[in-house]
Amino acid sequence: MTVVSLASPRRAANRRRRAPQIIEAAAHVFAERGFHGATTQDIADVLGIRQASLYYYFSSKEEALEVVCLKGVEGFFEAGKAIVEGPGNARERLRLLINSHLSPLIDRRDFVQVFLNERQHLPAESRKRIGRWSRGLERIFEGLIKEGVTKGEFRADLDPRMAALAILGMCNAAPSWYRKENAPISHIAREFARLVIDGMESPPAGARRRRR
Amino acid sequence: MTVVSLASPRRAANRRRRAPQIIEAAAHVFAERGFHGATTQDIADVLGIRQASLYYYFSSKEEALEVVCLKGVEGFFEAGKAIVEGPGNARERLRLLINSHLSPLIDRRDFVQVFLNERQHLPAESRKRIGRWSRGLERIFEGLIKEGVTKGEFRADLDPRMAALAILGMCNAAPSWYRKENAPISHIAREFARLVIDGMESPPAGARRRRR
DNA sequence: GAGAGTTTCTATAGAACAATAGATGGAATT
DNA sequence: AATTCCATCTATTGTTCTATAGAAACTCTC
Repeated sequence: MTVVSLASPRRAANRRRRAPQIIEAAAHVFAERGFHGATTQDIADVLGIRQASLYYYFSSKEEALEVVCLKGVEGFFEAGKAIVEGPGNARERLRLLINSHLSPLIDRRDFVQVFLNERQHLPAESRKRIGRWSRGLERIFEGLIKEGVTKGEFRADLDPRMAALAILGMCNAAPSWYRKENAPISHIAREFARLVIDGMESPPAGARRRRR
Repeated sequence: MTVVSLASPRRAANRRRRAPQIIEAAAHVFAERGFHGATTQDIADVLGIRQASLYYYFSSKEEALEVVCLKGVEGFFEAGKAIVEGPGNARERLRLLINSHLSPLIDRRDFVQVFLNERQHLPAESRKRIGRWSRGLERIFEGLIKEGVTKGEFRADLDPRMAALAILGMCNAAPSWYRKENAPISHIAREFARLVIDGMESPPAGARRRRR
């Protein structure tokens, strides 16, 4: 019987350093070519290692996809929950929520984009797991909007579900164009929030501006 | 030298009948599994024919993708242009534009979804061609919004480009969820239009409702 | 119903790809 | 300096997939 030193500090330390690089390379390639369009060779090329060496870090291409997708959603849900449960009226919290939803697009673009576009190609098991996160996120938006309607901050005839899906849709499209447009994320977030809260229509001439 | 009767009426007629079915099957499979995730065998299975028989109708899988993508955008641009150049104030035309943009999602869902998600996998040449259509569509939205700002219908401090991208983003996300939600397209279109035009905020207590 | 022309089939070549097995070199530990 | 263990490498297997070639079946027209 071979004694394997599972607790070896070296092994853990090295993997901690290298594994994130492997996953980042995978995220980059998956984002660029799609899961099925990307080959493990492409990932290896980014890292400058051999294709077979990747299998020291993951046991299948699909497993790599799941890790990338998880890194693409994790944080969104919890950050959103914290904002919704925090202080401020519904309008203010929605602004924060939109901002917090757009922010990860700067430094974690590849991961987010892979989550958005490629999660459908996960095996049923992990797709379900990932789906829970994203449905949870939908409910965070919807819940906040419902609350705003109940408290009279938002129009009573608003369909909260549609509004939530609309906001998520416009935010989730941002990764695909925000590089070409060179608008800072803060500007995008501010415009988006005003768009859905105040609308585009210019206020009637005599309208008094409400305290914000 | 072989004489080929290119003008044969039968050949043209039969192809006209069958080719659209082939492309529709391709659209369906591409929409479901993605371009690289779909095999020509999958397409053949839908049609109940052999995989190799497909190559009578297209000379490569990529060519099939291009045809599907083209069917996914064609019409959008022209329909949009007609509305923008038509009668009505900017608000009314934007409502119509959103409605016309969402409508094809009912009967041409597969084509639209393939255009949205898979066009990136087209070879450079045709991707460029398709890209022109979609940039044209962006400009249609942006132009109409700019017009609304100029005429004082929309807020002067609105960023028309951001607004256009926001609206396109929320509309383009609809194909991915409108089946699960069972809201009729007309409802979705109405909610979306009100959301971006009037906003979510409930009007100040004493506000007079503007003519619509 | 013969013949021309169209559509689908069988068979297969050839390439690309994911994944496995076992070897190798080198760094850390003793 | 010897040993252990880790990260990467070489070599390869088996599969899957696109695309081609040529035969067969079907359909329409005359």
